Amino acid sequence: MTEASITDTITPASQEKLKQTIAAIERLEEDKAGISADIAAKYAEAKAFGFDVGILREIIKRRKKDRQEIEEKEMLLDTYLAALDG
Amino acid sequence: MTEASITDTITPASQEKLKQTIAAIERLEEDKAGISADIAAKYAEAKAFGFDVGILREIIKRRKKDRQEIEEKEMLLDTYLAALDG
Amino acid sequence: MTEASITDTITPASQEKLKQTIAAIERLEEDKAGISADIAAKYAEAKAFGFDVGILREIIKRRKKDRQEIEEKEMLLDTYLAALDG
Amino acid sequence: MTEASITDTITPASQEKLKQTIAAIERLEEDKAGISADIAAKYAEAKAFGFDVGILREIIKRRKKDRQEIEEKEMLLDTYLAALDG
DNA sequence: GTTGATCTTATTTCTC
DNA sequence: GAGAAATAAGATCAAC
Repeated sequence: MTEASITDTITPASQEKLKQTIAAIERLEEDKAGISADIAAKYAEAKAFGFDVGILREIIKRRKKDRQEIEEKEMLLDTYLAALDG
Repeated sequence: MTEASITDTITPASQEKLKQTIAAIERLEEDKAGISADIAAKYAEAKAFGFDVGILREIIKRRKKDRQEIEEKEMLLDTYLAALDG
Repeated sequence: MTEASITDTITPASQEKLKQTIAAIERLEEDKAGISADIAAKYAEAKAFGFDVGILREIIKRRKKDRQEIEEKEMLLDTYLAALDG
Repeated sequence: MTEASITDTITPASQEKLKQTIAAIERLEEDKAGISADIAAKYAEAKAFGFDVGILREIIKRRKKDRQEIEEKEMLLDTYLAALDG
């Protein structure tokens, strides 16, 4: 049971909004792709310098994970405290 | 095998370079995460406006593909033209 | 540039294989759904008993994570050792 | 707030129940992971045989949807029939 | 050229 | 049912 016919007609206003939304997202996607390229360049530079890219990635992954774990511990504590309240 | 033996083989200079590299990449990763958040916010806003996010993603995916195909065709054309020159 | 016409004709043998494959996967998917239902029932039972489901999930998640981290540390060690070799 | 205060309020009986619950759920999760692995193996085998995994997944998805829609229609039919009775 | 790995996207699941 | 979180899937890219 699809809902294909709810709004077969789009108002000019929402059409305009649609265009703007798509344009905005596409711009952001471009920016994101640019940064991804920058990161790739950094890794390439590091590799050229003699670093092991695999280990570099591993280190960065670990550091990120550590940061997340601190946050998670706080959340866990909150969960327990909330359960004690309830 | 101690952990020390891993770092022992790294000179102070390359250690400094390592730190800078990691810092640079982490900064870029942060920027990237920020943009991803912006994109997510745009989709959320569009959803709140009444758009179907799945369709929105589909549209953007297709437009990207179209752009790529146009580029590919231009490259192919260039290849042919170059071949005619050569 | 799609490859729709590579094998428009399917041999009876591979057709049979296709049917068997689909049947096998669908059976496995059913089993999986059944287990998911069992898990949900366990949580419901625990809740009825008076346990906090959120914390229960948190505990199970943690224990799983702990197990994975032990594995990961071993892998990380391997990565470093391999890098020292190379 | 010490950690002890969390467990202090749990009776030995419910502690036992907690252990059993966790053990039961972890066993079920393992089974589930095993089946997921079996499914992945089936897809891998199909791929090795020459099938397109993406299409295979699409077929299975559609068949599942079809089954659900048939059930929905039957439920709807039942609803109507019940309404006629009432 | 095929597997492995990584990163992103999509779908499902759970909670509120 | 809406939003967040977990899981699964797909795409991409490097390495062997």
